[in-house]
Amino acid sequence: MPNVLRAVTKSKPLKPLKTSFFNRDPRAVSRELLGKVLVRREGRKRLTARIVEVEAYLGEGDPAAHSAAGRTARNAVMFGPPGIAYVYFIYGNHYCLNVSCLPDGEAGAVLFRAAEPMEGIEEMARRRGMELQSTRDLRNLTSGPGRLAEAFGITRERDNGKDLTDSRSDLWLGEDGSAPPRILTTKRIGITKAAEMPLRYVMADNAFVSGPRVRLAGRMRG
DNA sequence: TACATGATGCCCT
DNA sequence: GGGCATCATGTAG
Repeated sequence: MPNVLRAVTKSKPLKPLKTSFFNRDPRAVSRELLGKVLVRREGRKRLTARIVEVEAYLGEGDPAAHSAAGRTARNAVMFGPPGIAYVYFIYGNHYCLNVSCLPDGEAGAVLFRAAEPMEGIEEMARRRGMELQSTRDLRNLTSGPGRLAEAFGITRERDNGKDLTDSRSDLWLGEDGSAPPRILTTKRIGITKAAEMPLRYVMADNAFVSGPRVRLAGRMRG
């Protein structure tokens, strides 16, 4: 095992989140998702990572949300029942993973932006086409929505519409009883509409949050 | 470290 | 045909 992996957090037993967890305002779901664990089962291998950064997308009233202009084939999951994976393809290169929120018929979602790798790190590195040589490489595995999706092998074709509360599935969300983290909020990243709304939620003092450290510190104020 | 830019494909107008 | 919830790479400092 490479030295880099020695300091990685060990996983505890995981309990799947319930559908009711997601049947709420995306802002409430966002706060509580920080510290929870994303699980990918790949045959006998398991990939896990602790969620450290998310963004809330509020539905039809939120100009930055895909659901802003109403229901289409692409965004249908956002309008469906809560706890379902909404995966979309962006910039010709990247997939992004979201989970639907609010009751069936109401649009809303949380975007997963970054996570702290726990189990299956060498598999994640393989999928990302990286060699793990430093803790910096470890950080680059899953710090950013496109990176996170690539490390977990998430695609629209494979995962869009999956129930993330079903631990028998190969993609789900669990909790391991860790203490609730301290949370900071900032503006959302990479959008132009409704850009001022503080709907990005990050775990304070966590090295696996996306983006440059300095810029991040700047955004924390206000 | 920081900024600018090209790659790339799908959805929606 | 425009725009996009991104990333990797290059260059300057």
